[in-house]
Amino acid sequence: MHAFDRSVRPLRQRPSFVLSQLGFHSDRTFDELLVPVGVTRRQFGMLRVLADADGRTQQELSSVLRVHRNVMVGLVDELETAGLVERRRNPADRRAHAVHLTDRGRALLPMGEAALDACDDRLLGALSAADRETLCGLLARVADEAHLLPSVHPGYEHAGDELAAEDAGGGGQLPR
Amino acid sequence: MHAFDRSVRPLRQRPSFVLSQLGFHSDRTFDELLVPVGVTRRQFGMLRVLADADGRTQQELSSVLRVHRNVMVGLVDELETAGLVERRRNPADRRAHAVHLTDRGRALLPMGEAALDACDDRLLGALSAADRETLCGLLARVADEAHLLPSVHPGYEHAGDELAAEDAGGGGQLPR
DNA sequence: TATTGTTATACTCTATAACTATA
DNA sequence: TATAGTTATAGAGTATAACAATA
Repeated sequence: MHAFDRSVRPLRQRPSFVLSQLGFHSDRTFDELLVPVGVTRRQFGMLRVLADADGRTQQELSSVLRVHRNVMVGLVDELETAGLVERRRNPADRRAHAVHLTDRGRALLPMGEAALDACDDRLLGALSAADRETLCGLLARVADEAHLLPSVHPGYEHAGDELAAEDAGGGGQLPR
Repeated sequence: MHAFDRSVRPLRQRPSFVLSQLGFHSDRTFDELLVPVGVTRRQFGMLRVLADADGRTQQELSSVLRVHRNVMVGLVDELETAGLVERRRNPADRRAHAVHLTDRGRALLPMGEAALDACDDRLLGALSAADRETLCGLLARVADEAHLLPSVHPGYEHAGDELAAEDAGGGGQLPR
């Protein structure tokens, strides 16, 4: 175990540090790739959830994305202003707003996925297909072990208040 | 290439996303482990640089850590208040402040390194030594390819102004 | 005139609480 | 009384510019 001797190891050999660097770099890269799409990372994450769960209330969306309901208000505001979602009244409970994707919002989804593809390619472009798959597998194992929800970004997560622990499976959110 | 088919791949299979998740998680974990040490991540990064470069001016430290000199003022203030560094006047150039580690500051370094060890262990605890080394190698390659400086965290980096591009090698900074 | 360090201002994000309208 | 959504306020963090002392 000579490569892992303790104490003064340079930071490039510290997985914690490199993960932190790469996480930040990944965010920045994806931000950049998302500019031509016209939404932010956070907004895209929200649209991605709605793709699988159209018509949920803001409260339910808060729960899935693990953000505070106060923040959800602003997020829906932004997307509604951009014409990507719309709020509809629920006749059964007129307090609740059902959030629906518009056609424009739905049309935007594949563009965002393409940006994600491009982001993965840009980050892992130097790796062979085999190395890439090895890396993905190891990252997924580490994320599992850390109990990170498969599609919720911890950067948006909100500790306090009312958040029903639940995982949306394939749908998800983007990040920070 | 069946595991990598495009379009609706869940986020857990998106390396960009998982890297972002894990980067955030790593930050949070290290923050936690650093609490008993009594410094923030950023402060520890600074102390780590000083370990290799005691007595540099604030301007030089700004350059190494790639933060703005205005921010460096506050960082040195914090550390000086905590008694971990001290500013000394340079007789040759009385504008410049040489920043020196105090004994207390130096004594704190191994505690921070131990926290880093613990952070790595907590994050990668589930992996075998071999898998761990494989992951570290792949992460380092990706970081190299992204032109991330081996010991500078991009979250602190400052775009504008005067920053002499330089790498401190073993010394470094922590982050965000 | 340029440079080192400092301070002040503004802007973004987020956290908390308080408010309204329904139930 | 509790809940869905909204609004307002305060606090961190950061970016920009302007400033005093020295070169």
